[in-house]
Amino acid sequence: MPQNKTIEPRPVMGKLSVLRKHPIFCDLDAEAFEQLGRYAKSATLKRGATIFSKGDPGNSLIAVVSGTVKISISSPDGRNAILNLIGPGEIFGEVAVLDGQARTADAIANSNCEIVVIDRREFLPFVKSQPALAMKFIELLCTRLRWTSGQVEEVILQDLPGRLASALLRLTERRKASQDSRTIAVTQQEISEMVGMSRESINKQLRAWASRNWVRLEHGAIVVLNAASLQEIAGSGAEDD
Amino acid sequence: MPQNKTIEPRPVMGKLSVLRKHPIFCDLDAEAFEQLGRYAKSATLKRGATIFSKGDPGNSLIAVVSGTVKISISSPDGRNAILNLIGPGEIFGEVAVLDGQARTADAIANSNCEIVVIDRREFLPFVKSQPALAMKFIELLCTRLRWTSGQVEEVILQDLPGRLASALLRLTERRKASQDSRTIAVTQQEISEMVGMSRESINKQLRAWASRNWVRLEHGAIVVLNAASLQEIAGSGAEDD
DNA sequence: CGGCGCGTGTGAAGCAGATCATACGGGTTG
DNA sequence: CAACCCGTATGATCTGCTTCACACGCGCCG
Repeated sequence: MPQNKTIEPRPVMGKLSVLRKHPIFCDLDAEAFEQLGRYAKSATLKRGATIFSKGDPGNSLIAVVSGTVKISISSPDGRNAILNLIGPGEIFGEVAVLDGQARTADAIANSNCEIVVIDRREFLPFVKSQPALAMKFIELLCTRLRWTSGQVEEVILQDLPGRLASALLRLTERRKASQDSRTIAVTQQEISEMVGMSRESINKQLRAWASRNWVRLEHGAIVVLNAASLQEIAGSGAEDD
Repeated sequence: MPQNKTIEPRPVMGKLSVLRKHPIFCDLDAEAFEQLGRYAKSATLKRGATIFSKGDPGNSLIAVVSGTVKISISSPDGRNAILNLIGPGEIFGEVAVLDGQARTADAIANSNCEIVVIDRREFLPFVKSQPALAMKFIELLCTRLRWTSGQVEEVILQDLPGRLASALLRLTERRKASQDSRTIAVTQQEISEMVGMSRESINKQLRAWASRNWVRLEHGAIVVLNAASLQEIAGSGAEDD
């Protein structure tokens, strides 16, 4: 990794390696991938920057190089819900790109971010020219659909402890690939918006678990110590404190 | 439409016309469609019959010819949630067929049904041989994803009146294609499971609206009289009775 | 280094919706 | 036609979660 204080020698190349590793693109042959690279533009964002908003035309597919992006929606009365957090190496915004409809949620940089943007107009013909790629997208969409269905299930059937446990487990799962598993760098406020319950309630539940050593609370982070117990609570309408 | 009391002269043919009209298959050329027809088997189900259960391997894509199918999940403690109702001319079960994973929900005949079943083993190679078909499935999956995301949004951000209004509007929307719009043939119990709230609460809200002539309640059905007002309540955290 | 903003921690009070109990009509089935 | 089941209707109570109100520690920045 070269420094990025100076002007980068290979502006997009380094960032494309992230794309290269993504399940969607990893099987592309070198030539096709190079073509893809020509469509890509990179950008740097400050925390809080809006990438797109609900209702915008969906003109681009975005890949996260570093940092995390928050996919969320907000209601007129100020409440808002986090649907997903997108980390390095992941992509988002594919639905609007693929079907040409408006975006269904907001995307906001949750930390300083580097992203790679691929324009729909160039990308869509590219996908059609690569049948294998279409199948990959089908798989991606299926995965998303399973995830989202799971959320509906959770929100409708489970109570606060169940939902919170599920959310924590999902977040650790996600980070499994990276180095320090079990430590989740999110604020309680963020978790409350992911789970759809008030920050205070989340805090109380977390403290209850902390006193049992199921989790440890740090400033701006949560460490899962006893995943098994959480699993049990997440799995069913189980008994709890 | 011939009678179906006697043995049908063309067992699958008549039912395939339903497939033929579906957006996914309508653009297939005659030859390909005929091939598809050879993969299809039809079946008749009694109300309450299980088509598949959560966790089953996803071996088939199903199209509904007549009747409606309920896609639902249930928690160990007896509560259950209806994720979707599939009516005549619609298909379901595509996620498990496309990605080969287990089913994420149960499918149960909500009335006596005729269905057409297409086996994954034959269907998947067929899809791969028809690039246009893959794109159609991408569109279908995108639509599903938008729908499901909308559900998450609704469940997290809206209260009972909002969710109920949204559900009613969605159901009338769905029936727009068929003859008698505005009359929704569902029990209040079913609606409560779609919305994720208790039957009693649903009933009270519906009666409140009935007294304003926004809806009319019949036995096993609800008639939407004032869609505009419901739209307003569904659209935002609006005021209400 | 003192202030200010953000993330956290806690209790009191209020409320939306769940649960419980009970009743009634209509349709079907022995 | 009587018994029963299902769907609807409605009030009383109960409760999980929200809201509000406030306090504390930490890190950042003028």
